[in-house]
Amino acid sequence: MGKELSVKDIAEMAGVSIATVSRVINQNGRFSKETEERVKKIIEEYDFHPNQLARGLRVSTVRVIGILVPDITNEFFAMIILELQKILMTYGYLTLICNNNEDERIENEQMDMLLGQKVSGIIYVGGRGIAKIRKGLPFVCIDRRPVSAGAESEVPYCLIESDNVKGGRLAAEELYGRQCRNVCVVSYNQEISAYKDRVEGFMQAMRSHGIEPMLCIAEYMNHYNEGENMMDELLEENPGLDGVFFTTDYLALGGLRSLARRKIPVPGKVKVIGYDDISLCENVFPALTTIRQNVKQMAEQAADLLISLVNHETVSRDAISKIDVELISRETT
Amino acid sequence: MGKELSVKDIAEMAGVSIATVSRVINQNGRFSKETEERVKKIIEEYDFHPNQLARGLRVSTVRVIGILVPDITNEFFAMIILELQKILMTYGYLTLICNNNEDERIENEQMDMLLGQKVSGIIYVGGRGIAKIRKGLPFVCIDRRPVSAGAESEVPYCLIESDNVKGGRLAAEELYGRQCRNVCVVSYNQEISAYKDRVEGFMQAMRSHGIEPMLCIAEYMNHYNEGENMMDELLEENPGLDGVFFTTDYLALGGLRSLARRKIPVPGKVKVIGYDDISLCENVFPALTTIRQNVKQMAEQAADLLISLVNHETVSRDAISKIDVELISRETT
DNA sequence: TTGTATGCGTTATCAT
DNA sequence: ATGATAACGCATACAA
Repeated sequence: MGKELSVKDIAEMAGVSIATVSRVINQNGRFSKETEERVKKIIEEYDFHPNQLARGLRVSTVRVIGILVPDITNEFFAMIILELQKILMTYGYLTLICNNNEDERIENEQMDMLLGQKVSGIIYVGGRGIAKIRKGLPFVCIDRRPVSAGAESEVPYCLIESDNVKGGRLAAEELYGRQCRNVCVVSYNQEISAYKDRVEGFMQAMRSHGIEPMLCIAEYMNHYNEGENMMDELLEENPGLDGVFFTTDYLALGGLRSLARRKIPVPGKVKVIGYDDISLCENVFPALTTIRQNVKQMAEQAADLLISLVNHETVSRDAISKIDVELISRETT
Repeated sequence: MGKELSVKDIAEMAGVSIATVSRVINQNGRFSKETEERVKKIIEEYDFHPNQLARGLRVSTVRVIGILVPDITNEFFAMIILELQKILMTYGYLTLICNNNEDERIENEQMDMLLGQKVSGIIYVGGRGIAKIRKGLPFVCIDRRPVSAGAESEVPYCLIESDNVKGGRLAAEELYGRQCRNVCVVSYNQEISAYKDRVEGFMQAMRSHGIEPMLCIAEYMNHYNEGENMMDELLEENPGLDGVFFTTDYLALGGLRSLARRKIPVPGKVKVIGYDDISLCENVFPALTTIRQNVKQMAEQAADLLISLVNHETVSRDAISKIDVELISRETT
């Protein structure tokens, strides 16, 4: 391995001081065009990469963003992370991705490690409770409104989320428009803001048409056989059922399996709508109608916001809007 | 935010020197039970976390493992990463996950950033070519045999992979055993070792039964509509087709959609087998028969191996075995 | 425009 | 068993 190169070595080879090298690397301070060229050439030639730890120690933060997420295996979260990483990379930041299966103990542990690494900021994707967020550390949430452990106002954070109420409404209108009159919502834990909002929007819209949907709550996220089981129960209890809105694609896919197994025509007899628009949706038969969340836009806003925070720019709350959603009409309605 | 705590502060409060604090934190050197207790208590009380950057600067590496992966959105890779992270976490390591869509430029860039961060080691999941691996940096590959840019022998690496030849063979035997005689394999880029091996195993086994399968190559990974398109073509060119082996579940799921759309009975008329056993498999109808890769074991071996490398333990090549695979028989065969 | 010198928070060596 | 101190590689205030 030999000795690793340092700015000192570069400085020597370029015949300048380390200060100058540092200046051209960070493009601040002043230096002549010629010295810049010379230094840059040497850096290039020797494939030198400044030690980020030393830099971080000096400036007390490092160009790394921590990302907390409940389940990377969930395609919706994976898509968000993918986009986040792309964008942050263009800003010159690496991402430290941490999984925690909604396990608060693990989450705290990861948060500690992140703090130990002196990350520049943290993005909290789909998180439920903010364990301990350090004041002053740039922090933005995506997808869910966390419930702070202490007093509500003590934990300020920025939130990027979809317009879930609208999503629910869109689903309701689609179902109603396609003549469904005996409908049901199946969702997850209603303490999670995203799901609560979707259900709320759906309920509101249906009620405005004089329909009172049934509400079923699944227990675990991402166990789509839950969708299948719920659908089974629903079908047996309510033979007249003609439409169901699942607040997650995974759930809906499970429901579809139940329907297919029973050879119940979709959308002929019952129509179904999912939420998220993961890649599976258009690759099952029949292809799943769903509410698409604008993942790209969510990630973009979150990343930009975080970087602004990192750079101590004042961020106007107006810049933070609810991201629009759209209905993707496919074969199940 | 105030001033961040440092060992110095802890030392003062505990009435000892910083050296002692460092010693109890790292549990090396000698110190009395009493001072240990006292220091630990203060650390606990003030929720102190040593600055990992300073530590990293000093010991010239940091407790972070870099993970390179082509597509985090692919559930198979996501599962591996999830497991890796779990295990590495128990060793006290964080993971720096980097996506690169098989884009060598991005990959190099990420590698540079990783090196700048002085990560302890790198795990390369599903990588194709090793751009520039530093000699001496612990490095292990999962899933695919990378093709080194330079001379083969110059780039030594450890590889953890499934027994893909066996997987292909299992698929062939299942199909043959269920009376398929007119079969086809659809795979991806045959320059990727994992896919090549699967096809090879399948071909061998089929040929041993006197059958010569057709081979179709899809262009992009994870675009499952490719599976659908291929299946469409296949069905039109070869009406007698009675079995197909897709070297990836995503592909197979697409194929299933084509079959369902055409109302061709599965497994009645044609049988299909996938590869990986992602969670979708048992949640579509009919549920997909597939070859399950032992993700947990792969991740475990890779992580253990890497940590051994990091700790400069001599690792016996015997410990590195091909991970066994198994056929999960469901409803498509 | 460029160089010198200090300090960031830690670990490790050498004393005591 | 414990303490003082140098060094890690960089950014920056200050000097030139």
